[in-house]
Amino acid sequence: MDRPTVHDLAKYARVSLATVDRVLNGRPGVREQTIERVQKAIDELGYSRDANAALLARKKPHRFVFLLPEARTQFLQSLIAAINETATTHSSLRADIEVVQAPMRTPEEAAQTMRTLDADALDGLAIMAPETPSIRDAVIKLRNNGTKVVPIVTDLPNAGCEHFVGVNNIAAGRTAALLLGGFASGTAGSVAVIGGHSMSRDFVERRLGFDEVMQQRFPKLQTLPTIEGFDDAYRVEALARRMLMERSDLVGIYSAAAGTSGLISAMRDHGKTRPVIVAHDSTAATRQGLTDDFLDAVIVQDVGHIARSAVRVLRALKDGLPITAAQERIRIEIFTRENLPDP
Amino acid sequence: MDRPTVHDLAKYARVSLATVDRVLNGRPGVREQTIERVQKAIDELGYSRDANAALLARKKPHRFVFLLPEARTQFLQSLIAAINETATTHSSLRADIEVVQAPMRTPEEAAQTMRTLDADALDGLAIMAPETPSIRDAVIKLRNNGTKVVPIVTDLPNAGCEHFVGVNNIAAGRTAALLLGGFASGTAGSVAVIGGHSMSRDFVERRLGFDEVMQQRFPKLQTLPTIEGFDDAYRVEALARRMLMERSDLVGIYSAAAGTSGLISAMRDHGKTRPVIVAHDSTAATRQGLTDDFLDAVIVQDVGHIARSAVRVLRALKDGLPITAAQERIRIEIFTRENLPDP
DNA sequence: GCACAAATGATTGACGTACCTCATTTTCTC
DNA sequence: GAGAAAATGAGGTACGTCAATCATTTGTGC
Repeated sequence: MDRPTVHDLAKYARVSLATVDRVLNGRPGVREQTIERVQKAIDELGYSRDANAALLARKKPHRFVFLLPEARTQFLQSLIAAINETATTHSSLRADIEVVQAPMRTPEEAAQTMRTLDADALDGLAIMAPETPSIRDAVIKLRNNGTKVVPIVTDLPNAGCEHFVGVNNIAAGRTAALLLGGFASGTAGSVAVIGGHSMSRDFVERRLGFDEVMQQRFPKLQTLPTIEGFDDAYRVEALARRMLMERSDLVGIYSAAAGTSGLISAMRDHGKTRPVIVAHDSTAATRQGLTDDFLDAVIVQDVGHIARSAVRVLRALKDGLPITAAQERIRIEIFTRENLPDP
Repeated sequence: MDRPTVHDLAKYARVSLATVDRVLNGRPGVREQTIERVQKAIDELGYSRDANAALLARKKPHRFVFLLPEARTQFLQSLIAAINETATTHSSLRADIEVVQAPMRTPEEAAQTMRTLDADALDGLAIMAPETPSIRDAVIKLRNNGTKVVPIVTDLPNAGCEHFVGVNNIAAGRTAALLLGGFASGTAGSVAVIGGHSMSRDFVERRLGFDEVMQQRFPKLQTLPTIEGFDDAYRVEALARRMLMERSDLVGIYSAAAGTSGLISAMRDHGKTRPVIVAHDSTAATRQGLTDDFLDAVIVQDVGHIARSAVRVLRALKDGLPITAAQERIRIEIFTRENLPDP
């Protein structure tokens, strides 16, 4: 009734331990036919590698890189902090974890950055990057080289990766609409949406979900075209000030990307009753914004969970371990003034 | 720079491996003074046991029991399913996990139930139980016997347990109020609260948080006294029907305990525009209720996370491993018609 | 059937801890 | 200070896998 071991596999497949090892670890020098025999044993005995023993026995630690855009948003900073924390507390995972921030504004920069990663020494890459052809191609190339790749935060659906570590941004946008529309209390008026870059996939998805629910459920509210803040607080602030001046019928603002601190600054000088505001990501600014009643709700993705999940998934992919889908699903949380957690 | 091992400890403390082992595993036959020497080495070298190696080397698996009340609510059933799933997929944790459902209505029953657990063979207990003196005493007794105890779902704050695995129910209640009040769109009227047992700690906490936000933020809404549904769908249905007849000013219902399926049944026959309804826990009934537009929002605690977290925490406590607080925090999720996840 | 390569077998030593036995030293008791 | 008891040391085996070496068998082309 115990878990089968490599010994059981060897016996069942009538090969030696060495051969089982060669098959399991993809080493060369085994006939196709023998591989199949071992594979059959694996399937029929229900063998799965003992992760603990494997970890113990491995000589070289895995080398994982987190590749992040160079922007200095607060979200990125907290994500980096979470990755570093994971790297230290999960030292038992025998993984060397490195954070690389690199320019990825233009496709050329991105491709250049990706080339600097030497694929041979790299076991896994967690990448947060816009979905451009050059990035996609670089990812595919890395994957062909044996490096496991996991998109984090923003998905790269066409790069063929096994798993994405991040929230469902369409659902996040829907939730934002629901909160914003609900809190706007049935009044008619217009709703502004502040985005980052128009090509940023996660923003596009949020907007998609947002519009869907706004149309279906809150037809009295008119959603305005996206204001592009380029994830820059100063720019967002300037745009927000102008908008507050120009539009008197504004009942809601959805800050769907970075730069919410700029929006809050603009609101501080805004005397009248403010519109309902829903924003993203837990940062010092958004938390303070909630406390000071400049924001109504913040939709949060737990950066700690993202970091831990990415490492777990990369390791599982590299070592051929199963992934517990439910555990790796990144959930969104809703923070309000009333339920801000302690830390 | 590598992690220190037991050998390093032995060298540093100038004792033998055997002594280090005795100290680490709490075996008898070591002078107080020597224990301190080893402890000092542990602290100064920053030693922490390699969880993987420990798991590998252990002969007997840990024996963990989940003790749950006997009630047959849908929440309990999904919790049990999640526990069983954890037990099978995490077989590498070498833990024998057993679910025991036992009557715990009265203090006598509860005490009786707790006595049936033989403490010697039990390494850890995850317990979901009301906070009665007899339960608390039984838990303390078990803990003195060396068994690690983790309250799950409902906390037992006076039993001295190191950790609680469950959501912050005050925050959950606050969130419920926020959603309900927000969606009620500024209309005045009364809000009903359906609870389980008045002594159930989690319900009391939810109610506390709920009232707090209702008073502060939605003064136009009048919160009615709790209706006790005793977690029984039929009872809830009957009570709900009567309430819907009697109160014409009802603008919201907060279903804060089990039995929401009864409430939904009552709503199905309720012709007029229905009040805003916020409920708890993802069950077939609540999911269907959302889809069919009988519920506006459901506050969900992920039973899978609870089960996994409880096992991880019990193991960490038993083996003297650190607990990653952020990872073990159980979050609440908000499901609405628009963002129901796939499964 | 020979030479040669490819495939497979046999075996071994880590990895860090648990757990056991037996010998030896230290400490306590009277 | 003798004897008993307690404390400590020394050492080994096991867990399941990785990773390597070297020996042996099998298959292939000629």
